[in-house]
Amino acid sequence: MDSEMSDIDHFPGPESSMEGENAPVYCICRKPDISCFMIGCDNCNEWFHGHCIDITEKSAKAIREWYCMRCRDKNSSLEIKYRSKKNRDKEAEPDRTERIERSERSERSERSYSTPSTPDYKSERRRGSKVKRSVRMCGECEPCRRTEDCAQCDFCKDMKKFGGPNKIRQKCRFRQCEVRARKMLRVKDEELSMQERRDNRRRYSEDYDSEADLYQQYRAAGHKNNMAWGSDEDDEPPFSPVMRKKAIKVKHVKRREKKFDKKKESRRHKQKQKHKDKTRSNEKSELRDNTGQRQCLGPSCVEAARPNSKYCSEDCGMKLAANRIYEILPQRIQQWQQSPCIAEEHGKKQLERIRKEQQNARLRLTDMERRFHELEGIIAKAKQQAVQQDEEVNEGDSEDTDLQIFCVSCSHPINPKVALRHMERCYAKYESQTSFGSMYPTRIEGATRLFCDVYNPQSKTYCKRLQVLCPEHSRDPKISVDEVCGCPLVKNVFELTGDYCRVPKRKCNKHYNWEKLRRAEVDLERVRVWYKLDELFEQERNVRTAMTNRAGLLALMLHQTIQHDPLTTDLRSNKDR
DNA sequence: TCTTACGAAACA
DNA sequence: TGTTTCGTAAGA
Repeated sequence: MDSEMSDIDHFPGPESSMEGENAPVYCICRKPDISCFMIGCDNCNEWFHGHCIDITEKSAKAIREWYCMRCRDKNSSLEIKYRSKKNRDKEAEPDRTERIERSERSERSERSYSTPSTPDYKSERRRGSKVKRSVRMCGECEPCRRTEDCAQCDFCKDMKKFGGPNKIRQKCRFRQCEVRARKMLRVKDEELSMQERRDNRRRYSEDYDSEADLYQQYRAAGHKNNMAWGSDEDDEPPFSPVMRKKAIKVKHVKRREKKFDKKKESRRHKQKQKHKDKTRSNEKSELRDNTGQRQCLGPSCVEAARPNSKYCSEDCGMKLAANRIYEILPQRIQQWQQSPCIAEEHGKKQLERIRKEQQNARLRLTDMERRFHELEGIIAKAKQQAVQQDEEVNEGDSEDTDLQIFCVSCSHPINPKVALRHMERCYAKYESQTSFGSMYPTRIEGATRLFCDVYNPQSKTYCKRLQVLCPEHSRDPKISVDEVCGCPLVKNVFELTGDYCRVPKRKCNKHYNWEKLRRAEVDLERVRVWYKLDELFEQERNVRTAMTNRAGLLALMLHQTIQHDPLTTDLRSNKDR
């Protein structure tokens, strides 16, 4: 950089800076100020303050190539080139956009602070590079060109796609820019050795590409670059903290400015995508030999792979897969058997709980069936009772005829005497206006009279109301004149007296439809128990499936549990032995 | 000074 | 709407 600076030593102005004696200075004014709009010379790569050379940010947008006065004096063929008006908006080419971004200057400063690599920064402005350059990507180095994550470094392992917790949230170390990424984010030694180990196992790896080699390559390239950048730069001390702070501040400005340049960015993105595709195809072609063919990955196969395949035949692919299983599976099974599986223990406990609940539910169901038959017995007995005409009169007299209540369905005022009868009919009227069905008929073995289950061909559904309560598909039987009410009488609400209501059924308002309500009560409870049993069955199935799938071939091949603490390696065996 | 964790912008 | 990755605060 200093050498370059000396090239423009005819520019007037102070060489020293306010922030630090060694901070790089720019422009004809030789000041380190980078917080304003700047433009870079496409020949010497020097940066100039817009206000010093009388170019505004707006006017710079029209410039396609810009050369400083000194370069133009030296080489008369260098001319400032402008965009045609037509293309100006369309072609907001990334190169120039970046060139005029003041934030880039801040980046330059920051980079100079961390790594003395400014010349490369200049070279990164070469036209034709399609890799997107950003604050942390020069777009030129190997890591920047890399498109795939190594899946081995700590950053990759943190990623969700590799099953990580997504806590670190950093780009693959092998993709951290050699120039602009922070040093601590780049490849660590452990990662490198890991890659080498992986390298050794490459016969088992389908998508083998030597990460370590790549790393070496890019390290070598970086080193080469460093040499080319010149020792002047290497010796240049970093910026002062104040300068660094400033640089970071300006970088923030860039982020905000980016919003305005979204259009331009999308263009850059497209270019990046193109480059990605290009790089990918390049990477692929690297695996091929001189004739453009690559070797089949099948075990000890020397044939050429088929086009768009890694193998010469399906057989080779299967052989490799089988080899993998033979190689990996026994270890995995051994590992699996060595360490206790918490999930398996939980599963067993859950099964035990489910079985207990199922037992309870079955007991309850038996109880409900017993009650069902008991009720039918009571109803049959009640029907045999003889009618007593005088009781009807007594009952009628005891009611308070002035009192009025309101129907819960239609909200009309009704006489309490006929309230039950009215509300029952009202409910039936409204209920029969709607349907309540399912596509499937009920299939519960051993259960009698639960759901209505009448098929509706229009809606192609089966009615799912309780059979005894369905006003849509069943009508209350006609009551004959001599039929007795027969409701079992009680005292203190629950205590059975052993006696039955002997009022004629037609006239008994007190026990209107008592059989229906009692039956519904029992049936509803039976349905609940069946639901419970169904739910428990489903739970059991899920737990069993999970237990069966656990440690299956696929699971064992794909996942591995690593015991980090040797003391707790085999808890079960400690207990059992 | 380095590491970890996380909000949030950018991107797919 | 989910993923990637940047910047940065907080803690070691």
